[in-house]
Amino acid sequence: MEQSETASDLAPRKLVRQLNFAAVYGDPSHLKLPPPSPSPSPPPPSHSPLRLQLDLLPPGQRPWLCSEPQEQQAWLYSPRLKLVSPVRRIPHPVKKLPVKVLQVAKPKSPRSQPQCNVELKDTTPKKQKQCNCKNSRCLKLYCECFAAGIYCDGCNCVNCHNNVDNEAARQEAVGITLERNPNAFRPKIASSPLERRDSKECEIQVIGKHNKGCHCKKSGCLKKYCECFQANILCSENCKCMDCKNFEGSDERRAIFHKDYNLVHIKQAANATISRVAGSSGYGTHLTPKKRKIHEMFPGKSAMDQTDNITAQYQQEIDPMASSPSFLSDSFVSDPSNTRISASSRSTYRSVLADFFQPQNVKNLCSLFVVLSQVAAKTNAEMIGKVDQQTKTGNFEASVASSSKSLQETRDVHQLVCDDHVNKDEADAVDIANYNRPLSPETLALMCDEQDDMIFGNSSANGVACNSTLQNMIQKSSNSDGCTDVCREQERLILTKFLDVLRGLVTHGSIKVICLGPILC
DNA sequence: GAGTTTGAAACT
DNA sequence: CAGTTTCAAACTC
Repeated sequence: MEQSETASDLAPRKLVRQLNFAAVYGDPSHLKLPPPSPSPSPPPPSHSPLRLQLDLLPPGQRPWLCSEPQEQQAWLYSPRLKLVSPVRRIPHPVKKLPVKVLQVAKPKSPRSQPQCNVELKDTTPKKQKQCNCKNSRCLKLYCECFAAGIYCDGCNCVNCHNNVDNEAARQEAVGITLERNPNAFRPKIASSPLERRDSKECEIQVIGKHNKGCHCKKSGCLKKYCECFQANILCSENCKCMDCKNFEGSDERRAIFHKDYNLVHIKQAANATISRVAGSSGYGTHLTPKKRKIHEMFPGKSAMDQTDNITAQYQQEIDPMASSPSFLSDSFVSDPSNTRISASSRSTYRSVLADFFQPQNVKNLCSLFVVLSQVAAKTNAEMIGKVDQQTKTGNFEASVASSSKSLQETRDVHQLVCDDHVNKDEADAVDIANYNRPLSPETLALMCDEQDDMIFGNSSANGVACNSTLQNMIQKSSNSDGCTDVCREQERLILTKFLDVLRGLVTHGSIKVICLGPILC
């Protein structure tokens, strides 16, 4: 009875007897037979000779394969053979795929994909998930097994047709599904093999993007209803979700990974309070595409301002306590989109040197470069003067000796400056505005940056002014006699010092990594 | 374990 | 293509 009803009930208006996967997945002619591998071959096909064909397909073109290593069956949608055939998968006791691979390889069924912070740690192969379909006969994408391209096996489904006994009906259903959506059995998550491990969130996150995007409305994309969340990826611009909280930097998302629901509840309460005061519901239901570009996030702000914002938030990331006021302001805003904007621009990357290398260090370093440049310029100018004078008098040897002495003096100063680490007062004492001496463009650029920071601060307008000044100085520099020697000496000093600094950083970083181990939880 | 909620898939 | 219905998983109690 079931048999007769299935074909007719599910019969498409246009039956697809032979699925043209070449049209769907492109010309498979590029699929070459791989050279014989010296490594042990996978087990021979037990049911279908088509089994081998699976290995001819690149991973991206066999999304119907579920990677879970226990015995399973998988559809064989071979572009080459234009067939739709189930393949019973052979248990492979040796091959244990990492879970992250499972996530990538298993196409649909993000719902069965493990959540990073919980199941990812368990790399033990799990039993195939069992569906509980009642009305779909396991022949629609509602059925996880069908969607994953595997036979139902030991499921709790009712009136299941996703099995060998109902092969005809199943093939028709596959045809219907593919006709409706040629990509129905392709992975929903376009993920890369890379992963990011966030040391703060104890989180392994597959870098990927939902091809279609989710359309969540109420879950905030922070429940497994959301396919993105379930696949452990951030919502992307493909999503059309509302009130999304599954974005990088989301406090709610972080709280979930931390199992720290108190934070969320406290913030929600505070947010509600603020919303009431502000006369806002606090629950906007407008569409809020994620991962906006910066210029979309900060309308009306200059690029420099945006950079400042990001920089400030990055600094906040490094030292949250240093910006405690914004802790409230960036999270307890009445407009949820603002929350996203504020939080999503934050970087979650944290260098091992984050606590070691402070902004003040950079400032001091720049000051040091300025001092070195001026010292080199001054010394070189004196040296050139002496050389000219001595050359005129014909005392060549004295000229050479003087040059060597001046050079040594320059290096002594350099050493002195380096040893003293050039404190802030020293740097502030430098007359940075005095750029009459010829300087190399590179040095000028460095000095200009320093000037920008120390005198004007970072703003786009000042940046323009600086660029103008820089151009004038470069012109002066290139027009001045003796520029080459001065520039060379300045650059030598600066680069030498910079090299020392970098070496120190590398050493410190290496020590820290060795001491702390890999950046894990 | 029953009932509810949710969002993708299917349908109109 | 938008709106509605169906469906099964996720979730709550």
